[in-house]
Amino acid sequence: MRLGYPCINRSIECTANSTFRLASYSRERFLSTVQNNLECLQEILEWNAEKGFFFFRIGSPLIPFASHPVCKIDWVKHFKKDFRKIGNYIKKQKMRISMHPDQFVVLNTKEDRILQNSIKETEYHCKVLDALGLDTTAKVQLHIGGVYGEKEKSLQRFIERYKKLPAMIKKRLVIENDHYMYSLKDCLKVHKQTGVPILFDTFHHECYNNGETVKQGLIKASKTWKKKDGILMVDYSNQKKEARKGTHSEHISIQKFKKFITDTKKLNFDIMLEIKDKEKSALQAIKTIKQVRK
DNA sequence: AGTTGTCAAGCTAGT
DNA sequence: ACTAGCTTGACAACT
Repeated sequence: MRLGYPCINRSIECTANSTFRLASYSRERFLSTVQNNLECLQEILEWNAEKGFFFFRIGSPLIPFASHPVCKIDWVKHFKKDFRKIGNYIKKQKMRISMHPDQFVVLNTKEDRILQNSIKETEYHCKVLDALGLDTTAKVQLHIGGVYGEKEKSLQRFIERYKKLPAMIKKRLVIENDHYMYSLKDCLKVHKQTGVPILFDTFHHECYNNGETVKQGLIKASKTWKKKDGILMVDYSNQKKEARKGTHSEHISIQKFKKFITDTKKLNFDIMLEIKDKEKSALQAIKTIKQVRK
């Protein structure tokens, strides 16, 4: 079991998510930003290793505008050495990496323009993991997409779209249950017809499920991961009190977390902590894991 | 130097 | 009708 947090580390003065406005795009700006992001990524990973975090989600802005027509630079080639170096470090440390394209990526969209953009953007995420030289246990996670007032039809459209995706995406793509549109059960339906692994989000499952407990859901999801995919990835979060349903909490509730990992003690999976204060909560969580699991 | 509106891109439920 | 929320921040123009 590995533990991690997504995208940002607030403890160190370095971010791998620097970007800029499209209007100020230039070759120089692009290259210096990416250079900075890659250096910070390395720094964050080293910090993580020191603290005991061996799961990390790389933020989407790592290569700004990578899937936009404005970007004409072969960044994989240009930063080949840097990617290789970081990738080697990840492998040496036996770290797990994931990426999560943002909300604009909707594979089951009705519009061709959105579909094309979505494929390009997903492809970009996969290219980063390829450039790092990571195996197919490094994943790119997406939700099924929109409902458009006709859920079954929209779910089927995802399946059709999935089947036509290029192999470099298929080998990394996993789907995640969301908190109000597509539950674990819906994801399992897609899995049955496509073989796509299901990343299990415990918080989303609490918001929206079909009667399965978190543990039952987790077990079902874990069976969708084949050897080449690695062990199940889990997103873990808590509801923020007095906020609308689905809002992530500011801090982790260690009591709840302890209960969760105690309940699932016999199961093996990697946990991504989607808590607003990121590594702060993660540091507490890691202590808890050490107590419960040895 | 600090504050605030805005950023390439979508969709939904809550308010 | 509008907007918070999503994984969310960070940029850039303004005070």
